[in-house]
Formats: sequence, C-alpha cells, structure tokens
Amino acid sequence: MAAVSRMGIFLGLDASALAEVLAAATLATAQAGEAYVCQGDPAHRFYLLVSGRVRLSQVTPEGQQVVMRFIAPGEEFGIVAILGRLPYPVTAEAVEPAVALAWSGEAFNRLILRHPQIGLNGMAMLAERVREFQDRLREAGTQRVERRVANGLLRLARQAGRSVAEGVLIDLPLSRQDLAEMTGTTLFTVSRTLAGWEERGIISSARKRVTLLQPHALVAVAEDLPEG
Amino acid sequence: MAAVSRMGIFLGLDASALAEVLAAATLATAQAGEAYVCQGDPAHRFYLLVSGRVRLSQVTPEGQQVVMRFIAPGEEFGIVAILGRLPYPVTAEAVEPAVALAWSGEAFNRLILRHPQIGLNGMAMLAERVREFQDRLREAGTQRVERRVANGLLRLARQAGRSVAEGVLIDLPLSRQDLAEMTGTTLFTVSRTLAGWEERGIISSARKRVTLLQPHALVAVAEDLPEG
DNA sequence: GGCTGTCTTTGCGCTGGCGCAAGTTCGGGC
DNA sequence: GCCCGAACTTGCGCCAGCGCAAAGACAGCC
Repeated sequence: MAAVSRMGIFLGLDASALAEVLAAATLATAQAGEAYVCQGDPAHRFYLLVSGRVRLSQVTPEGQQVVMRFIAPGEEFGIVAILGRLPYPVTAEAVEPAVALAWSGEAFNRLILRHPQIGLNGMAMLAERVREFQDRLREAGTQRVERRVANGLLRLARQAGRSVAEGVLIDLPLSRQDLAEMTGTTLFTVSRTLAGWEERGIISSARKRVTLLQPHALVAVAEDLPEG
Repeated sequence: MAAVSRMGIFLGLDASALAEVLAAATLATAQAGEAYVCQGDPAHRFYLLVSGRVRLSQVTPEGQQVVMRFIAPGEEFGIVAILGRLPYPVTAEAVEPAVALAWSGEAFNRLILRHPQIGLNGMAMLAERVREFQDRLREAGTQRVERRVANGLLRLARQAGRSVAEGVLIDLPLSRQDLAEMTGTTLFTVSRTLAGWEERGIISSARKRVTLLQPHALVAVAEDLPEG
C-alpha cells in the first residue's frame, strides 16, 4: 500500500480511495523472459509495474523487432486497454522477475469515474510519455547514429541507472541488439560505437551490461559538443 | 455548442456539463502564420482546435526545425499546461486562419475533477497519440526514406484529405520542406521522391499542394509490396 | 507587367552506416 | 570441466541519401 501510494498515478488519493483501488487490482508476476501482454492480443488489462523491469517492443509486419522503451517500477503499460477492445500495439515482456498490479479495462474506467484525480494524474503521465516520444522522434529525424546511441544510453541511465564505484551502471540486461533496436540502427554499428567510447574511457561494457564511467563525456557526444 | 459536444474529449457529457465547460473557455483566433504557443514559453493554456489547421513543430538546439504533426479541428494541443508550469515543448502555429477554445491549466484541472468523464476521454485521446508516435518511431527506425514519405503522405491524407475529382487532395499548405521535416529527410530527397511518383501517375503535386491520384499505389509503396 | 522572394528541381560528388561473413569470447547447463 | 549456443567483434564492399550549387518556376505585390 505504501508503495502504491507513491506511484504517480495515485498521487493525492486518500487512504480509503487507495484501498478501493487496491481491492480492484490483481497481482501479476512474471519471470524473466515471460510476456505480460502480446502485440495483437485484444487489450483487456491495464498494468502498473511494482518491481522488476519490463521491455516494450513492437514487431514490424516484416518481422523486424523494435524496442519502444523499458518500463520501471511505478510506470504503467497496457493503457490501451481502457479504450475499448483494441489490440495491444506492443509486446510487454519482463526482462527480470517482475511484479505488477493489473486491472481490467472496465474496472479502471470505473475507478477513474469515482476518483477523478486518477484521470488527472493519468493524463499527466501520458502527456509526459508523449513528450518523451516527441523528443525521440526529433532525434531520430535529425541526429546521426552516434548521438542517438549516446542519447539512448543517457535515457536508460536516467531511468534505470544505479550508482556504483566506477560510475553509473545501467541496471538492465541490455544487449547490443536491444540498443540497436531502440536507436534505429544495427547491432554492428552499436558494437563499433561502444568500442570507440570504451577506448576513450567513457564507458565500460560487458555482455548485456554497460557502465557509464564519464557521463559528462557522453553528454558531450549527445549534444555534439567538441571534444571535452 | 453542437460542435463542442462532438469533440472526443467531451463525449458523454450532459448539456449542463458542456455549458460549464464552455463558460470556462475563451475563444482564441489566429491568422495564417500566427503562433498560438511558442516552444520554451511557460505553458499556462490548453487549446482545442475548432476550425483551421495548426502545425506543431520543434526546433532543435542546433536550430534545425522538425514538424511533429498537424492538428485538425477537434484535436487538442498544449496539454502540457495542465501539469504545472513546464515550458511548451513545441511551437503551435496556424497554417490557415484558425479558431480554438482555450482554458487555463488550473481551470481545466478543475473541470476534470468535477467531470471525471473528461479525464477518461483525455486519457483515451493521449493514449491514441502515444500509439501514433510509437508507430512513427518504429517507421523512423526501420524504414527507408521512400516508405517513410509514403507513410507520411498517407497519414496526412487520413487526417486532412479531401476527396476531389482526381483523387484525394491534402488540404493543407504543405511544402517539400514540411514533408522532409516530418519524415526525417531533406527537401531534396522529398522532391526527387515525389517527382518519381508523379512520373508513375501516383500523385500530382504543385507548390505546397499534393493530390493522391492512386492512393492504393501509395499504400503499396508504404508497405513495400512489389509493383502493383 | 515586371519584380522579388519563396519554393522547387536537378546534377554531382561523397560518406555514414548497412549488410554479410567469419571469427572470438563468454556464461550456463550437464 | 567441457560443451554449446548466445552474444559480441572486426574487416570489407557498397549504395542510399545527404550536402551543396545553380538554375528554373511560380505567387503575390506594387
């Protein structure tokens, strides 16, 4: 309950409203690699992640995969469920053991109507999400690969970064492929780019693991500043 | 009032609620080329377009412009105003004479709390917006220029298409530059691409004006099908 | 009608980054 | 400890699309 009361979407609700929200929820756990929802399935449930990490990805009609974003605890996914029985546009898959709260679309609709604050918070959350996608779309259209990858890493660090002795560890199993699919390039190019940064001491990388050693240097790359 | 009651965000409100919503609104008109909101200004107003067309664009720190989308009557812009005094992330400029309803962020917050249906509708609207941006981001990451331009045109046709004798006219002053900034390419490449399609009889174009003569052929390009 | 500025076209050279193939390293299961 | 498959690296060839320059076409204004 304490955890739930701190989630953005339930900010400003009193204890009884929170209790009601929780009473309507079911708990859904997933192991690493297990999917919460699959692209194309009819959307009937809406989720809020409590712990773990979830990866949202889309597969193109040609079979190519694209990683839309990673979901951190406190964030929502499957919102499309509240607007009728459209199919989910993405697949949501746990990349490490995860726990989420789930509501049926109808139940969540009723909660919003009874507690308008949830609708207000939800709009704020989605507006923020729209802003993030706008930024990424702008990047995709105007920036070269190196800058996009730098921005992608910085975004992940902000979302899932953990301070460790050497710098900021991106606390996610993150393959070169994932990074390529997030930034619209190929795993080859990502590999070469990371290798270049590693040589310059900006990052340190291993299998499915990246640590930012000099975040400010990466920011310089992302902003296309002359060598710092 | 009739027009307002048909807007997605006010669906399901009764007459008295609609009257209340309208009473809180002010009318804002703009001439072609005039800006409703400017990127970077503190966001204090939220708009719903009644008539005309509005272009949302962003300027990168390097001064490069990007066109995020066009707003059609019934759609919202400036939503960021309801979440505190953040700066607007985009500039909203009328491309033809426009009329919009405007609310202050606080007033709209109060309306949502009094009429939760608005919050629900607003979430639906934003969820749809997120979906659109996800699609575009996927396209940006996986498709070649020609397909992206085809998809861009089709999206515009859906949003602002008008049936005319020869086909579907995109009813917007739309320069090559605009199209390039929407699809993440250059006006040169757009010009060449359109010229190619015109030669094949798929479209017909003039200054700031494009008409789809064979929409299905454009769909074939967008989906990368073999020649139809 | 002529002028001006904006929009558009077209040619040409160049390169970032893709695509593939082959090889290497690593982690986990038995 | 060994094996297997997944993840990663590296070299090489190639081309889609960018960048620029210069010229052409059109709309609106005086």
